Amino acid sequence: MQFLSGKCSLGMIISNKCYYGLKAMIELALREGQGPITIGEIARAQGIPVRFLEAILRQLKQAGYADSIRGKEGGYVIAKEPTFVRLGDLILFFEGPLMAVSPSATAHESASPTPIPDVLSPIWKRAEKSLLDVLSSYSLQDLVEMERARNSSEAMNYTI
Amino acid sequence: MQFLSGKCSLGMIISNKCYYGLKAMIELALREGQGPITIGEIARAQGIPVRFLEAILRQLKQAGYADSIRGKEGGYVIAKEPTFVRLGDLILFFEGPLMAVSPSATAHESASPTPIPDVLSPIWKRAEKSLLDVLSSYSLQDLVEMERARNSSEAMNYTI
DNA sequence: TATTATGTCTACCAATTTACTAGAGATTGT
DNA sequence: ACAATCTCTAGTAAATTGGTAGACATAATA
Repeated sequence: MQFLSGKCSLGMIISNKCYYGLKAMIELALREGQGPITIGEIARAQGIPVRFLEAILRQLKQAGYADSIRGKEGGYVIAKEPTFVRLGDLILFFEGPLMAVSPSATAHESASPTPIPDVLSPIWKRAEKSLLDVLSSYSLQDLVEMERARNSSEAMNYTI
Repeated sequence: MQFLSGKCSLGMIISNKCYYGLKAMIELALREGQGPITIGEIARAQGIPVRFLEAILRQLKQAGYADSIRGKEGGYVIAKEPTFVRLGDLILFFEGPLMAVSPSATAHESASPTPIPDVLSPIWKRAEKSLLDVLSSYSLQDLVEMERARNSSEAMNYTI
């Protein structure tokens, strides 16, 4: 077994892609107003494989979270105000509907005529809502401020 | 794209295995006190592939949720009072830790000396707790009662 | 206009996980 | 002895994850 590397052989784990995407958005938000930032810079700053990040940023652009400037001196910029970007929305974008219910097996010989009126469905919905409520209580701006606080306290440790 | 068949190409979805496992536990709880129930019966009642269910029940036995009686007239029985089995525990058992944080990439040339003191980690923890709080607010007994209510209301529709 | 630094697109690939299936064996009631 | 059951070890096809490779498009600037 590999120690928490990648997926750790368990279900329901946020994918690396989503994680990289969030970190890229944080980086873009951190540098808002500083002109286009290249894929390479973002990759270096956040420790993301550059060719993988390329595809992730393209998706973020298509979804309207980022804009790109092509050609020399080009790069990516954030497309929305960080205050209005909710963490829950970003995760939903990368991961799709959280906690979807698997279809009740169709090879069902028993009587049930209405398809999938499962006792678990409403519970799933409640759980997903609760999850998204927590995640959406944070904006990208919140994350940026946390990141700034972390960086400055880290710098403190060095000067001591 | 296949319409919600299996995984629907999206992340963070409860696996079929977990879903089957929950349905099997519901079936065992429904028939508590009626003697051993064979894998085949459970599979038929809940629409689960029998050889797959076999492995799932073995896991449930190892975890102490079910007991088995071998040989002829054998089968499975529930091993705990349904009132004391929490939905959150069962899901945790099948899926492992929900919402684990991927490791921040190790190929990090930048300064960060403390490993993975990520701004996202505390948020993940809060989200997971909120999720488990909802899931663990239901016991297996609750599910059984919902299932019974559903079945009887279904029967009603037929007699009308 | 040539160069060069950038983003864009399509395709491909290896490792892992999921969702099973197969077959042989062990156990127990009759 | 027989038959019905659980048990164990493999194996496996399809999907997903986590990338990589290479060719191309675009734009600044010299």
